[in-house]
Amino acid sequence: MPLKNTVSRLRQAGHKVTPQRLTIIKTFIASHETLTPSALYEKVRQIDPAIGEVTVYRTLNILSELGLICMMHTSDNSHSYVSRPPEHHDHLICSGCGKVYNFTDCNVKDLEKRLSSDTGFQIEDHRLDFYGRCKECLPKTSSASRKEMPR
Amino acid sequence: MPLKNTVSRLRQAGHKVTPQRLTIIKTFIASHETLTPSALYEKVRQIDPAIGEVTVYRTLNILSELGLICMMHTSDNSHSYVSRPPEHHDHLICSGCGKVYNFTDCNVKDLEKRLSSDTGFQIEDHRLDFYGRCKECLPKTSSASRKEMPR
DNA sequence: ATGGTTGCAAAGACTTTGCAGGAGG
DNA sequence: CCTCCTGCAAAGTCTTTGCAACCAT
Repeated sequence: MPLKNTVSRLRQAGHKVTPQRLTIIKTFIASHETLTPSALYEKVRQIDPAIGEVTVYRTLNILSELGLICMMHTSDNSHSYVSRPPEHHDHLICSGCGKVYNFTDCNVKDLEKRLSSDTGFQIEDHRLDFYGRCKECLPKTSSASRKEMPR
Repeated sequence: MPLKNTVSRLRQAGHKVTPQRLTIIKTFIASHETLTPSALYEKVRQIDPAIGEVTVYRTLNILSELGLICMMHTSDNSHSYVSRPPEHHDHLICSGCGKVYNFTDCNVKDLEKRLSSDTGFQIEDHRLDFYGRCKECLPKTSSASRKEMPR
C-alpha cells in the first residue's frame, strides 16, 4: 500500500496528517514484515525519539479501523500488524525473519461452496496464511525460529 | 478431541490429572466454540467456584504446548482457543456465536506448489479460517456480531 | 479559530510468577 | 514420599484513557 493512498484515506476519514503519523506510516511501509506495536515503536524511535509509544498505538488502531493494515496472529501475547492492499489477499509468512508476501489468487471458491452446502454456513470471508522459510532464511539453522505458527 | 485422548496425552507428557484440570478440559470440550481464557473461566466457575482463573490459564498453556488446542485470532485484545484434532485441519467460524466447524480437506497443495516456486519459500504449514454465519445465526440481525474477522 | 492530536502519567486489561499449603502417582 | 499442582496475591506486560498543551486545516 503506497504512502499516498494511505495518507489520502486518512484525510478522507477525517483524520489529520501529522508529522508523527507520517513517520510511523513511512516506517511501517518501509519494513515489509510483521511488526508488533512495540517493534514498530523501536524503529520509529530511531528516526524521531520524541514520538511516544502511545502515538504508535493510536496510529495503528486508526489504520486498522480503516482496513489499511491487517492484524496478524503470532504466538506471543502481542498482536502484529502487516500492511494491507485494498483488495482481498492472503499471506505467506517467513517464520525466520517475519517477511510477508501477499498473494491474491487464493482460489478457494470451490472449497467455499462445498463447505457452505455441507454446513449451511453463509461464508463471508476467509483468511489463509502460509508459514514457511524464505530463500534467505532457509540456509540458517531452522531451530529457534523467531515466529512460529500459532498453536 | 475426546476427553480420553487429551488426558492420556497429559499423563504422557508428565503432567498430573487433577480434578481442576478435568473440569477445565471437560468444560472446554463440551463447548464447541472459540473461548477466551476468561470466558472459559466463567463457565468453569459455574461448575466449581473454587477453581482459580490462574489454573485455567496454566491448563490452557499446557494444552496449547501439547498441541491439543489451537490459539485463535480474534479482534479483541485477548486470544481465544479452540479444541484441536490431532491431524491437520482448518476452521469455519461463525461470527455470530463463535461456533467452530473443523474440516480437513482443504486441498491447497496446488496453490502451495505454485507459491513455493514463485517465491522460493519452503512452505511448512498453513492456516485457513473461513468466517461466516451458521444456520442459527443467519436469521438474527447481522449487525453487532460478537466476533469479527480480524482487521 | 477549533477540533483533532500529542506525550505524559496513570489506569485498565490480560497474563505470568512466587510462595506456602495440598494432593496425585 | 516426592514432585507437581493449586489458589492467592503480586508483579509483569500490553494497551487504553484523562489531561493540558499543541498543531493541522
